[in-house]
Amino acid sequence: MTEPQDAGKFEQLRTEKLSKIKQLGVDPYGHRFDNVESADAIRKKFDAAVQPPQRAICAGRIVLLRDIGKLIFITLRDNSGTIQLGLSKKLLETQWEVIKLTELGDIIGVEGQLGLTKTGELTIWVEKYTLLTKSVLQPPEKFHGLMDTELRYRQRYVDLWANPEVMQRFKKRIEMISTIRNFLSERGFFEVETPMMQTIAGGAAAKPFITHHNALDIDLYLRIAPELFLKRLLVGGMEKVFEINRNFRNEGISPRHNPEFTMMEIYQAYADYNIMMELTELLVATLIEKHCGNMKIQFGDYEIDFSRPWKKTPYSQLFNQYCGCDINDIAAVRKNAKAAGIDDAKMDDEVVINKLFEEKVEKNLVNPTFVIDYPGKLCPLTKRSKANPELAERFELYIGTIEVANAYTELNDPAVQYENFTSQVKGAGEDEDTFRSLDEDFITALKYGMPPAGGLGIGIDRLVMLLTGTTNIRDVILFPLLKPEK
RNA sequence: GAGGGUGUAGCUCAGCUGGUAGAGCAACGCACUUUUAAUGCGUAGGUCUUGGGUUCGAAUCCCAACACCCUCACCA
Repeated sequence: MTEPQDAGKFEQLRTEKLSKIKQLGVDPYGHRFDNVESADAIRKKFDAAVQPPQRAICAGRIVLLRDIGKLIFITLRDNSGTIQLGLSKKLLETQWEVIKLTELGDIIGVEGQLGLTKTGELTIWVEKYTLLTKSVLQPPEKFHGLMDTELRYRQRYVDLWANPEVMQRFKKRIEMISTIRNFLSERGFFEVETPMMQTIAGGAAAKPFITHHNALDIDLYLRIAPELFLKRLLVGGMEKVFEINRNFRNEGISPRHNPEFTMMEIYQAYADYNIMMELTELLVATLIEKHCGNMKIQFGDYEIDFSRPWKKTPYSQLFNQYCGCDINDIAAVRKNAKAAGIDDAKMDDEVVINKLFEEKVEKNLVNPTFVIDYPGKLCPLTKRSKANPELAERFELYIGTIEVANAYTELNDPAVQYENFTSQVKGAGEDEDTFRSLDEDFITALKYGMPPAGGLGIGIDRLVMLLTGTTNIRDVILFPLLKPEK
């Protein structure tokens, strides 16, 4: 940002005004301002019939200013919306000099009578005027707001007040997360916090960030998933737990990927993936009901219909339907994979199958679809199906072609888990960047005994994207990661 | 990491096949006590992202760097 010594011309002009305000004995950076009512609350309480006229106290930022000489109209924005102020020289004679020095972007507090203008606009006819904060930088253009994507992300503090729809979207995110917490709390789930800094980054196959603890002189990993710690809590006797917090993955950035993202994981003892499916559907339906008001949401080119019940389709059925071959006919699968441009030479059968699935099937899953019963070998932390041991009791929920939730009946056999881990660790050579290691203490925990359980993970950012019709993850994260300037 | 696009005044944007920089808003000055993106008149505002090159001449053409956006890859 511009430093005071080489301040831009606009900043200089504003700073001069600031000095004049000081010379008039007014503090341009005010103090506490009590009994503030929100613009929205003032609108709601207003009744033109009441005599004497109602009064109101309001504070906020000046976003529009119409100076008509001895009368100034200001549009003031606070967290709830906007309200018009009328400042007349007659009512504010003693403060008029200071008032004439305030401008767009300043933060002020006012008190006065409520009334309507002759065009019917609710207006606070200001009698007491308090400058709360002088702004010494030019605000963005009043009509278009701040459009430059880079500036919007780098200076979100401007984006938030210059573009009301941005504030609206983030408020929606905040409210949705609050609804999720209440929903789970009502059902007896404990919210817990598990380590973000881990000595072994487990619970997923992803590239971690590495950091260093000086006093202990050890490397630590920022977590890629909380899963293994939450399951330790099941061992400890917490039967229903969840965590909403950040995961970190040292991978590519895209409209659907930010290096740090908010993950929710839920674990319920004595449950299975069917129970997690019901929970997922009910939770998302609750969010839509409370915050969207319509079961149909436009997301990019898709119109998503969230009407219940949602489809539940086995993985193999979708595979056969869209991949042009039977999932069990490996020769045909490999042939179709090659045709789709997948280099299958070094891959196991299951990996080829999954690549082809991602390539051919995902783009068809627009309305909410639970893809159920995954090939067992793709799921090292999942319990196999009783009916068919080749399959894992796992589902992924797809909405608008993107994966929103991943859940399974948790594997609680320490011997099988150990075997899955060791074969996974062996495969590490194929992709050296991807972190795989054996969490021995987790195996120890399983040996003490973890109750059978259902587990569920939901990417909160992506869920918010879908429910707010936002196609770029950066528009639902307040401060997305950008490269530093220069 | 690969490919494509963008970068011009504080902000939002024009600027044609190369001829020396434009508008609206904001700012500054004047007028105005019921405006709604207030209005009218006037003024000022630029290392055209950065660095090279081609050319008599570059915002414009070429090369490179930087940042952002999009697509793909890794992944959620």
